[in-house]
Amino acid sequence: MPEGHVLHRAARLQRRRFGGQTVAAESPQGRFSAGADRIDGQRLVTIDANGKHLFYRFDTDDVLHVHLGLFGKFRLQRPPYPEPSQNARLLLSTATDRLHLAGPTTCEVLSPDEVDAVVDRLGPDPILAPADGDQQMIERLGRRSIPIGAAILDQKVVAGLGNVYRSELLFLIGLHPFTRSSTVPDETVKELWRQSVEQLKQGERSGMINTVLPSEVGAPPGTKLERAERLYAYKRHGEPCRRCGDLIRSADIDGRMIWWCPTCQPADGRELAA
DNA sequence: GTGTCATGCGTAT
DNA sequence: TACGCCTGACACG
Repeated sequence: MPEGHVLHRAARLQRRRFGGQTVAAESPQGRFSAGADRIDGQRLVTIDANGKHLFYRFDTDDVLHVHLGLFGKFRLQRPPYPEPSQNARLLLSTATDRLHLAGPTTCEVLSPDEVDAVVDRLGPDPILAPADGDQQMIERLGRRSIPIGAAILDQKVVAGLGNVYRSELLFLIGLHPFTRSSTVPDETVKELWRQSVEQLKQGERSGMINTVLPSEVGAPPGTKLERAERLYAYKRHGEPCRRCGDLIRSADIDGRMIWWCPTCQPADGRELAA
């Protein structure tokens, strides 16, 4: 269940094992047999991520495009390789490493032009951190009149945020999730971008989402926090805010829950209805 | 064993 | 706004 940091981390770890290698490809499940046949025996040049998308670039110019969706999972395996699960969409193997992919929303072979079309639909990726990322966000948010909590899940606004980061980032910048996107001050959007870059890069390094500072839960700096201590707002409905003690609230936006602290993220009365 | 839910997204209505 | 797709973990009996 991946947000952008997971995909960039996967790209980095997989690149280390498969970059420059000739790979064998098969689709035990059968749903990607034609694509697997196409890349089987080809040399995988590199792997890169943009938002929640992964691109495997072969020296034939074919590009394998993977999007995990809500359920997709990678497993990196070493010999002796276990029996692949029945639902494995794709196995990519060398003599020393195997990538096992199950449950992706997207697994397809694209041309470079088709890859460009996918990337063109994405907003700035905080891990790639383009210098004008904040300006792109300011422009894209200004055109929308929806709750900021909905806007930042839109991958055209910013690419890579998911349901955990949206609650956590809005908490970190003290912004109420139902604030109308077009009324968020530029300075606040810049702070949102800055925090997105910092938090997703940290998540990519650690492999987990941990927005809480150890000092705020009474632990020494550098402590690895327990799972239950790592977040300020996400899935904490009714629990006390780690900063002010007020009770965390939640609401549904377009079918997905969002959590916030009513004191740390105050309403000013102009919010859109929940 | 069964049912529910989840860090996502595209399409139809 | 609703539904479909994809899988695994966990709660419950």
